[in-house]
Amino acid sequence: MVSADTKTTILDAAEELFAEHGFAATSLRQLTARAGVNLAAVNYHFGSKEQLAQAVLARRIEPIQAERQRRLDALERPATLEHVLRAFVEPAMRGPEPGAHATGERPASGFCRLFGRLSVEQPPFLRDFIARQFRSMADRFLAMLAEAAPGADPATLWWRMHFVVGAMAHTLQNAHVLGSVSRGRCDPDDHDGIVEQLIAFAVGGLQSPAPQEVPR
Amino acid sequence: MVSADTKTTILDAAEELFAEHGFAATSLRQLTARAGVNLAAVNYHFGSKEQLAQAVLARRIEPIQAERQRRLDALERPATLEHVLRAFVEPAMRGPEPGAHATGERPASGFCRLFGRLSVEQPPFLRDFIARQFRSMADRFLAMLAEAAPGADPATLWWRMHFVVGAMAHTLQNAHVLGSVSRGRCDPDDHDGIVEQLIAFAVGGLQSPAPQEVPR
DNA sequence: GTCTATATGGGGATAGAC
DNA sequence: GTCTATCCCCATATAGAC
Repeated sequence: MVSADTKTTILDAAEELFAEHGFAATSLRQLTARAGVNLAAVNYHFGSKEQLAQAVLARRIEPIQAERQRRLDALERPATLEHVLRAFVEPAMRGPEPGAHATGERPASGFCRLFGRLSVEQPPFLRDFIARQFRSMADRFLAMLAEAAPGADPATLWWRMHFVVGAMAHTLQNAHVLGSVSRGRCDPDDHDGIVEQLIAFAVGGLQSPAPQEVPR
Repeated sequence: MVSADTKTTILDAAEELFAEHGFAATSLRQLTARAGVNLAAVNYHFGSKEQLAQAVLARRIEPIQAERQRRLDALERPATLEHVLRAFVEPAMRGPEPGAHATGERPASGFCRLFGRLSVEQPPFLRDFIARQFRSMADRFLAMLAEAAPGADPATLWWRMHFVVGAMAHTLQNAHVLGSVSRGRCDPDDHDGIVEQLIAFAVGGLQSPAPQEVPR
């Protein structure tokens, strides 16, 4: 395929722009100009700007969730914390493994930022969509974490999983900032290295003793 | 004071709405309607919507940064990881300690979400402002972390501090979501408990062995 | 300082020719 | 499927009376 079809071209441009500027701050005029397609094409192909946003997300999230399911299915039991965390983090940060999926593409770099942004921005019309995607997965991960950390308090596990999501989302969106803030000591383009950093951090965080009750 | 002045009223409303919907998605009409002030008042008092956003941020961030400085100054040496992390996290999540600051107010609950959102949304015109605020503090924290974790690789410390920021920001903005996703096992309103959860997690993450080099 | 009224521009969406 | 032209609304910002 030398040139992608209009629909894909729009999705690619939307992914980049939503990631860069957010949903509300991106206009369809900008978007279609960058994509090199006509303004009316968005409404023709997707119906509305909101539906476009859902399509942008769905295209990337569905393979990630499928990959997570696959990885959980393949875990040796009892699961270890590190393996459970890898099953959660790697599909989002590296995209689905080559050869194991339908779309045939690894996520564009723009998608990393998009995913990070939408994890936190959560525009109202996407709340349900996101909640549905996440909820279907969260219980399963929680159960695996509980297996890997027997005796742990469920509330603590939920919080820690939440923290991992936050660390991951922030990294997906802002890794490049750390490159300059750290004066080059961190390389925002070393994706594999970043995954390893996050996994090591998350394993340590999950193994940490639970906070003690604070006496008053 | 029975009724706040217009400027403060606007700042309060802006804080809530920017936190809830983001900067781009909040209109001055909404904002002034909620504040019960005239539409033109924003431009009269702040000059523009962008300058209003800066004022909203500055009002909260400056006391937080001042409190962080104060806490770092007061640390016993050599510093422990937990104390350094508390000096970083608590001012942002609980506001400045009562009695130690000028504004006299603890952050409104809306501000927590705002702070979380802006940590990740980073509208272009706020980038510099945010970078300046953060950079002035980052080096000092890094040095204290290095003292508390002697021998640690600086890049690893930078990444881990970055992860803590992400976990904190995500929590400030989305703690309420976890309440429902966890089916009530996590209480998003127990602010002190959340801080303890985050500190315990962060200490564990920072103590974790650094990721090994991956042979190819 | 606060209001009304308005200037000016851009937004999403669509009708209808091709 | 793709285009042009346009509808209609809402945005920010300001002018000028009070």
